Amino acid sequence: MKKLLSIYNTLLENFGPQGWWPAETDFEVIVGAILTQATSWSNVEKSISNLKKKGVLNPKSLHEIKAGSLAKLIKSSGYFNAKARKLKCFMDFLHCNYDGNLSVMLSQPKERLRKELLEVWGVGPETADSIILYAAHKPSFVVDAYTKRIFSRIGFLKANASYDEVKHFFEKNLPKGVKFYKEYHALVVELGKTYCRKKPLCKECCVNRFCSKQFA
DNA sequence: GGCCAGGACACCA
DNA sequence: TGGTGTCATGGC
Repeated sequence: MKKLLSIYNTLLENFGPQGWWPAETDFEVIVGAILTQATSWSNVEKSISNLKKKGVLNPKSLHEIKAGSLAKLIKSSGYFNAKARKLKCFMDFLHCNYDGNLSVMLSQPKERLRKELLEVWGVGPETADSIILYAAHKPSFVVDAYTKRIFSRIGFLKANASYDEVKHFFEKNLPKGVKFYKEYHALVVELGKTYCRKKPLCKECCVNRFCSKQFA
């Protein structure tokens, strides 16, 4: 669909390249993807910083650290007990299935990796796709709350569309590409943060001209 | 002081 | 299968 490409170009013109994911390593991407669940990135940054200072932002240390100690380090991310448990579940998965070798895990075929990640407690579809796209660098479009909210409001999607329906819609109507998917998702998030939280789309929002209906 | 954030899960009807 | 409650800190 040409409109999806036009929106991408509009967002790129307005916000510039986002260069996601903001992380130094693929492992950091995965930890960040879990920590940022329903949480603003600024809160996650503090947790990431704490983990780095403690020297535990690596597969071996994070596997060994106790959940209670981990929870204290990631307190700023909110839901810290639940997220500590999620991180520990992922680490158990990594060590049981790949002997702690992240490179081997990330080199698995995309479909297999996605299926395995979705079986890990605490990893849902958005987190799994974020890991596949930004850590494994394989083309898997990431759908988040902003994506659903914005594209349903401008009339491209049903308001109650499922995650997989939305994902399929984008992957079917956009050229496949890792760099392109990475940038598209990042730009949608930037648009969402700027113009489209839980309020209606502002009329100054740059995608308003693509709307099938008028917004106040 | 209230609202919201780059979700996921458990439980219930 | 869909709706609702829970997890919780920090910025505005």
